Amino acid sequence: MAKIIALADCNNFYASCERVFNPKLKNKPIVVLSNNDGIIVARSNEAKALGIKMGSPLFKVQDIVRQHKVFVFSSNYTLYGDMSHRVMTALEHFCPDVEIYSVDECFMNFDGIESNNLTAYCKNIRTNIKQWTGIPISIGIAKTKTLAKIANRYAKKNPSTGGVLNLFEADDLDVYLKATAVEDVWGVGPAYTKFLKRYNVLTAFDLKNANNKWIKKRMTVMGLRTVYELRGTPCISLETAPASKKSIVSSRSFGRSTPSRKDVEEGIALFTSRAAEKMRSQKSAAAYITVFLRTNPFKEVPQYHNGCMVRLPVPTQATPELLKFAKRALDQIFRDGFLYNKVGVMLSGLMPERKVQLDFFDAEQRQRQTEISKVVDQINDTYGSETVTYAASGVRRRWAMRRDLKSPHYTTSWDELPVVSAGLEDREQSTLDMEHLINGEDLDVINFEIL
DNA sequence: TCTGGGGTCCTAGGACCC
DNA sequence: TCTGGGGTCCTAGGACCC
Repeated sequence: MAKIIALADCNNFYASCERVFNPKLKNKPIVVLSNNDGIIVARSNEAKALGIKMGSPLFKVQDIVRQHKVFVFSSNYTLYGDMSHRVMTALEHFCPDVEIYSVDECFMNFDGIESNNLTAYCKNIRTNIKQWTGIPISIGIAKTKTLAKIANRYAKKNPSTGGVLNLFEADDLDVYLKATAVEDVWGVGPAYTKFLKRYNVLTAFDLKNANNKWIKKRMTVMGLRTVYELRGTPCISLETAPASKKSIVSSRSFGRSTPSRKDVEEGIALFTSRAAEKMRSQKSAAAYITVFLRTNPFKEVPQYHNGCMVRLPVPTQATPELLKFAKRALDQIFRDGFLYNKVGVMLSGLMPERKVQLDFFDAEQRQRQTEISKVVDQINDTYGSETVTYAASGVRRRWAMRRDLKSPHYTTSWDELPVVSAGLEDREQSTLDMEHLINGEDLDVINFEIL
């Protein structure tokens, strides 16, 4: 029997998160920016309708922003992470067998869900998630992940669906495939779109009917998998147990470009310790460390992009040792006379810490360094990140992010919790709104002020 | 003035071995 | 003059995802 796969996807996730705690934003255009307030990474429907494109730098749409009073936010990843966790936990209540695919999406295995009307079941999920978390979601149901993506996309774009589209055993599946442009198929990016269009493969339906051999030759087995999935044969399985990462990157653009070796060294040291911390939290050790740096490709300045990978003598988890090799790698590639805009560190060849072969002679010191690193992790976990840092990462924070427009940490900081307004003049309204909340009618109308 | 960050998988080709 | 063939491992680069 065919599997029943659903994809639940939060609508305009970051923008919706901002809206949950600020009802004034209802029906207003909102955009959320990347690190350093650089590019637009999320838009509310109203902002999309104004023609603001994903990925466009803020300064390029400044006119539209001013003219239409678009609300602009720096990214507040702490808030989004917490909201994501709330949504996922709520979804697990309806379907225990889930794969959290990204911060705002999850695949669900509906096998064994007792329901003779999946569409109604999903509409109910949707209502509940909105009520419990304030986040609107859409749900697509199909036989494969790729088709569930298509169903979800259609549901999101067409309000008449009520936010849910069931394409599992749908007689008119091809109608939806014909209505889906090939570039909107999961797994088809810009390069393949260009190629496919050249051969008049324009829609998901065309791709579904393409020749297997041709697809495999030109788009590798990955492309062929996509084609099978469009035909309803599952090739991409549900991964309900989160796999540990095979590589970990920490990198950042400088708020302002710098020619200074010291700045670059400190950045590298900071990113090395951050990456190492992530790595230890998944109990892995790294076999390689890569350091990379680059100038600003958008500026007309002398360009220099380079990276250097170093194989570690023994896979390690110890930050001091990683710092030493990061420095060594940087020495290989650093050149004076360039304005550096971005630097980063990648740890790769990750393996479970238990598998590491210890070198007899230096095992003791490495062991000690690892233990010290883990103690530092614990302190930072308890007292806040970067309570204890390594001297090599400096204290000047030249690379500190610009986030001038950040919203409060509504859900994760006691000092920034929203406060329900209890002023006399508002009391009647507040009470009314609290009843709405309790009845689950509409979270957005709660009338509170941020103090 | 201002253009993100963090991942995965596949393949071709070179190095190396027998 | 004639210059194998098969296997494995590694890496760089290209494609994709959010």
